[in-house]
Amino acid sequence: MKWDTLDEEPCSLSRTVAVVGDRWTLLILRECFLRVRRFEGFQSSLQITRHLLSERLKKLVRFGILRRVPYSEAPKRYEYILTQKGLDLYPIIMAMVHWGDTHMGDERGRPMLHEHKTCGKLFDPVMVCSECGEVLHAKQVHVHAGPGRNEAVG
Amino acid sequence: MKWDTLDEEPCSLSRTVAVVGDRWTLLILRECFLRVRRFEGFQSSLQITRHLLSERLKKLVRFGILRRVPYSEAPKRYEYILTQKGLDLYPIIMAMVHWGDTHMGDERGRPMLHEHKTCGKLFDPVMVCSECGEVLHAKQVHVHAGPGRNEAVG
DNA sequence: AGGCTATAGTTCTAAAATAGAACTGTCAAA
DNA sequence: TTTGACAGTTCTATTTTAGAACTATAGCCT
Repeated sequence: MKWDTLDEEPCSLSRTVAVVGDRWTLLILRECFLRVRRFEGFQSSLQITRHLLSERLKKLVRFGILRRVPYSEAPKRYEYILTQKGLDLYPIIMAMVHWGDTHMGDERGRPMLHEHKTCGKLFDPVMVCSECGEVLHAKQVHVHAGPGRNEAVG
Repeated sequence: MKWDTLDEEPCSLSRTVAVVGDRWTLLILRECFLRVRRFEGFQSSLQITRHLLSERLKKLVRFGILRRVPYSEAPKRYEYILTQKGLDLYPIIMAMVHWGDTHMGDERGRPMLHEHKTCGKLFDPVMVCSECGEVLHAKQVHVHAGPGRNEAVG
């Protein structure tokens, strides 16, 4: 498995890792969900080098996660907005935040709390089965090869 | 924000990224969930270099994601087993697989299908609110600083 | 006009991480 | 005694990332 062709692997995890699985990308996306849109905004809140930020933004645009939208004509300036494909990354981010809350916390308590506007309560994200609605656990899931698989694995 | 102290940031996403956010780690964990336990097993299915595999397994053991358990006394041999902390990474992996299924697919269809043993059906993972059970969307969530936060962000 | 600031990058060198291959050590089986 | 399986370690070369300085456009102030 090669890193530069990871997005062509017959594995949806590999393909996702090809997009968000490198240094900084997930942190940039966190800022996007916190309504940051501009180069200087990302750079100052993340302390990422300008060079790498530029590379990562290009990559996210190339993969259709962000759109580069002009907000000033002279001088020409752009901001970066999440597409629907980008918004759909939200469950990944939330799953990671929840794991961090649960397993990487310290005595000071959670860094962030999440309020569900729909019900008005502070919540945790929970992953359930689309068919029966039960909470998912690794040991209750059986994996089958699907049509897009060309070799038998696991 | 520095990469070698990312696990000390007052942000649960950063802390999770510190553990699973580097090259190969999530793919190694995928193999763990597919019941791979041994060095040669990881190496042959991932084509990762032996050096890096060794590093990553050490790191996962250090963070308490995997346990290194002897399975042979002479010669001394070990296998790597997911701890509860490791098993709890399942929603992250599933969220990534689902996003890949949705947004990175090709004409051949899904590489893998998932069956929920509890209800017997093929399913997708869905992220819901722990309080009201509704499906979560980024725009319906409001973020507050929690007690573990020492600066105002977002 | 001349200089300051803001924004969004690009370009350079040095340091760190990763790739790729070969090597080590233990033991069992042929 | 030789071969093979397993679980690593060690080495050099390449790629990525860090860190800092530099470029370019334009508004605003004096």
